[in-house]
Amino acid sequence: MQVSPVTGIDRCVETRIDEGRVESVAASLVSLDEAVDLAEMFRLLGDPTRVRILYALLEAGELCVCDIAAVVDTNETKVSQAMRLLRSAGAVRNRRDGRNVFYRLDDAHVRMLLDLSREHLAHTVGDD
Amino acid sequence: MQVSPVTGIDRCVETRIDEGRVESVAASLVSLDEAVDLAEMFRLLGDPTRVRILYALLEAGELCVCDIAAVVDTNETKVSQAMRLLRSAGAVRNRRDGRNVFYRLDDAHVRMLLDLSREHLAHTVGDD
DNA sequence: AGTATATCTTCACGTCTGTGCAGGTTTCTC
DNA sequence: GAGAAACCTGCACAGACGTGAAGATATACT
Repeated sequence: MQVSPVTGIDRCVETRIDEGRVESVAASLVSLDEAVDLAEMFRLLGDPTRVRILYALLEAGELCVCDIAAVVDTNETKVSQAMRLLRSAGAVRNRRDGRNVFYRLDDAHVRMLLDLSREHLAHTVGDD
Repeated sequence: MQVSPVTGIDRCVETRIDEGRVESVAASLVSLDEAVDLAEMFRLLGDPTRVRILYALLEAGELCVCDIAAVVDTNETKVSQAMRLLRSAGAVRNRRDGRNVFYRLDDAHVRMLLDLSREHLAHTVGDD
């Protein structure tokens, strides 16, 4: 990599393919803060267990930890830890009823992403 | 956590809140393989730098590494590594033109997720 | 009060990930 | 061919992450 003698950082020296377009795109680009928030949300969905849990909730509406573990075919510890993450991120909401704690989706954006991605799965033949 | 004396695994012993619904939801749940694929895709978007890069490409259509680094305000190494990940995952496609390598989005699903998420950003006032 | 069930938390461990640095490759220009 | 520019790769390392074990808490039932 080449370090610019001008700026001192490893970036193309000063030639831009299209300086105007670079500025234009940079101006309309999502801010770093927005990107961090978005990435955080996508990261929630970046784990198979969490994805399945969320799809189970999308389908069932509301499920207790016990049943989530059964549906997703995993243990309660995994579910509990996943729920803590999802809860603190605002993706799900919980409600206690006796010994059971019921979870449900609580984020329209997450719900939308799941919904559309499931459709995408259905339309995908087998190419990946 | 309580280990079931029957099954030996740490799961609610045998009482289900609703056995029928559990089976029903489990039957229509995305498979583990599908969940792994989906999670892998979401994981691509689970990093602020990659998110911004992808949005830059969504906006610009095509950009060289040099300009991507300028737009996203980062160094070429980061961009290169990010592009390798995105490329091997099939999210972007590259084209060489002289000294420059141009990248563009190459995945309809990713494009859709980005598009809808940007709309979501626009509609979000400030609550997160 | 005592026990069992459901859920949560803490801790520790192995692995994955993002990052910077240094060097390598390809292409263009002189 | 020499040098510069754009891009890529390998390495090392700190930090984050997913996981399981063990114990704690909360609620129900007798």
